[in-house]
Amino acid sequence: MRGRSYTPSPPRGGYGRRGRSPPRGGRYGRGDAPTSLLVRNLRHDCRPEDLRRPFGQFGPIKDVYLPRDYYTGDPRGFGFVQYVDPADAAEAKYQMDGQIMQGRELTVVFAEENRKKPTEMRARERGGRGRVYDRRRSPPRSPRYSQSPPPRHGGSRSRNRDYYSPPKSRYSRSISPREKRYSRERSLSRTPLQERSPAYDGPPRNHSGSPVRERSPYGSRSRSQSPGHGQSPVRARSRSRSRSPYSPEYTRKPGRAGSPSQ
DNA sequence: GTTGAGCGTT
Repeated sequence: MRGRSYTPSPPRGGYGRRGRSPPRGGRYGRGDAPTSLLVRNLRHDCRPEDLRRPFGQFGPIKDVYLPRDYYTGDPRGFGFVQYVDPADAAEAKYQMDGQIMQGRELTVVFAEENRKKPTEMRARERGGRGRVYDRRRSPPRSPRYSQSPPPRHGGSRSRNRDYYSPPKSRYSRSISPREKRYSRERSLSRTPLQERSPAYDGPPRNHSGSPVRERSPYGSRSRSQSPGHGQSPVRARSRSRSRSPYSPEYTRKPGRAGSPSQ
């Protein structure tokens, strides 16, 4: 409040990390310099590019990622910038820490933990640590998502591309009850006994049980969408799924017996 | 070859 825009929260010999010891002495002590920076206090409408540009001045950036809430899809206000060279990361941290971006003072620190994989996140939810939503009863899905889940993974993702999938409200394809039933019938017809995962209703998924696959927003591969046909990904999936991956005949060694002809 | 549901979000 002195009007002095000095470091609001000076690390003072290192972030306490909630009373925890400084950056794990074992993670990177000497040879393993951190290359990932955690940028805090980002605007919620900040995009990876917005970070890339200013941060790219210090060196080649390997990756930029802005995590967001899985359920609500809202940005969490921080992001990661990973450099190729740790020296660049250090420089960037030093230079960018405290910089004003879009009217907000950035806090740049070294990322401590390694990336968390989806599986880990899931495990974490179970543990009851962190933001665990009672999705069993009332998932706090944001109004943005009318009903479709955010699982958008799948598709060509470049390692060097900024990852940010703007919530698209296009997943929901409101299938007519009739169509739905039809679909189910087909399903039953093909697979009388559907083994569904019990006791695990992972993230919000499609009712068909198949994670909505979204292609890259850029790579709109020709999806063979025949006009006139009610393109229903469910149908396609169903068909695909119905095919038993293990065919007794196909399991045979594709050598000599490859000839279907007797 | 890896992971996009990444820790520090208010």
